[in-house]
Amino acid sequence: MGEPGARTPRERYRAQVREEIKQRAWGQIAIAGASALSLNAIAKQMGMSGPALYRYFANRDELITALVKDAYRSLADTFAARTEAGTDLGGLADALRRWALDDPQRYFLVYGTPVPGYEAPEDTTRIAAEIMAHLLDACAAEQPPAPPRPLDSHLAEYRAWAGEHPAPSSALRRALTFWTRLHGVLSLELAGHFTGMGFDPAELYADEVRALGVSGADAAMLAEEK
Amino acid sequence: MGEPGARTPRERYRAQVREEIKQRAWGQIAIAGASALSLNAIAKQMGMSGPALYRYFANRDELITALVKDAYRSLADTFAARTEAGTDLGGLADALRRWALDDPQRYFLVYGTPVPGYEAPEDTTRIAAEIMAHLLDACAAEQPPAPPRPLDSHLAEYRAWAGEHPAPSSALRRALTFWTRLHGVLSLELAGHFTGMGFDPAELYADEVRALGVSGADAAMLAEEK
DNA sequence: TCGCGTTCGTTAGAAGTTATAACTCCATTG
DNA sequence: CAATGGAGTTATAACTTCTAACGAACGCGA
Repeated sequence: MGEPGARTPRERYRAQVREEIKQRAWGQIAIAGASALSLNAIAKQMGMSGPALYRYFANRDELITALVKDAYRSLADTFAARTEAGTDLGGLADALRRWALDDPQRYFLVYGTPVPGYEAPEDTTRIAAEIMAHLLDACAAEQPPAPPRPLDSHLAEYRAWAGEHPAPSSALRRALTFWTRLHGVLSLELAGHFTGMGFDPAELYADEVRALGVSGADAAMLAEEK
Repeated sequence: MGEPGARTPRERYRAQVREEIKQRAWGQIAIAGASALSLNAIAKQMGMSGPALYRYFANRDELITALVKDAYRSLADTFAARTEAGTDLGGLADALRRWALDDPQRYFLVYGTPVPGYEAPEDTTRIAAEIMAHLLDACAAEQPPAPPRPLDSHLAEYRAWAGEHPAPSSALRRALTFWTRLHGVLSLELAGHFTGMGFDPAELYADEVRALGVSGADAAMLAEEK
């Protein structure tokens, strides 16, 4: 999570303070969203005065960028852990939903409304590729009978982006569809667009996982929830 | 768009200024996103001083809420116009994508990251139901052969929410899936998560429309039935 | 052990924001 | 025509991010 080397005591202290700042920032974001994040309030919470934080983050954007990067890292680690226990697509779907529900604002920090001018730094896109690689592994591992689709031929460059992943084109397409469909259900659920409609979003999510042809998905894979 | 009756010249003037404020607000949002909207900047653009705007909107939130409501209205009208020309689901999918690409920030104002505390006013949820009604009409009109799915039985309350729409359960489910899947592709595209991946988002979108079994699009592409 | 330099945290302050209060002035209305 | 009410104004308070200058403490090298 923190900076790699923490040899000198000063660096150790610095990393610790940086971590606490991010921690408080997450707290604020969970309550009022990322746009309401206040450096001043964080400093006050930590018992020090405003400008002190600028020793640790050059500005507000840099703090938020660090949080975004941590969020990406968190999802990548979650997928990696789930992959350890066997690469099944259903497991990844389950892990994704748990990760999202665990902290909706963290999910939105990664997949939510972007700031028009903002460009993601290179290392976050690398983590994004890492996340997609887990998906591709799982799709390549359990390949259902799937007829070729017109889209497949368009995915040559996409394969290059994914680091020349050796999965077949149909797996590339399936990973992409997995991503977009589950994000569709998840983001609308977390945004509260289903409230009052009277159905269980978990059921809708499970239904989409089934529709993706995940092996063994008919079982109560997601029923264990809550 | 504005207030219904504009009888007295004062009210007409008031509605006109309100409209101009919203117009400038849209301009700012398109450039820097909703979180960067500044009442002061709008006032300066209009050649008047800051607090004058508070005659027209009680606060920043009320202005944004008005914009959200207009955005909902805009989408509902777009769907209504498309429905005039025949209720086909493919047409709605096309209209939705055009509407989203026409102003991405407008799309995100409706379907993007929500502010944790914010509760949508009652009339926006009514417009949301109106939008869904168009979807349900189209789904009920062109009903493909679809096997019942486990989710269908959970949609009783949802039917009530949708104003007791007479569509069969399978149509309800299909409208819901239409919404979540297309939103999944669209929101990721507009957020720029596909940039650099080297495939055409329009193709991915069209592929999902096809997978939904929209008549006219070549069906039977997906192993959806399993 | 003793400096001395790096770094941390401070206060002061500039420039911006939302929002309220009080005041002027004009238009509409009775 | 006069009175009322709405529009726009300035002044002000309480925020925000962020820069600049200063003091003090910490730790590293001699």
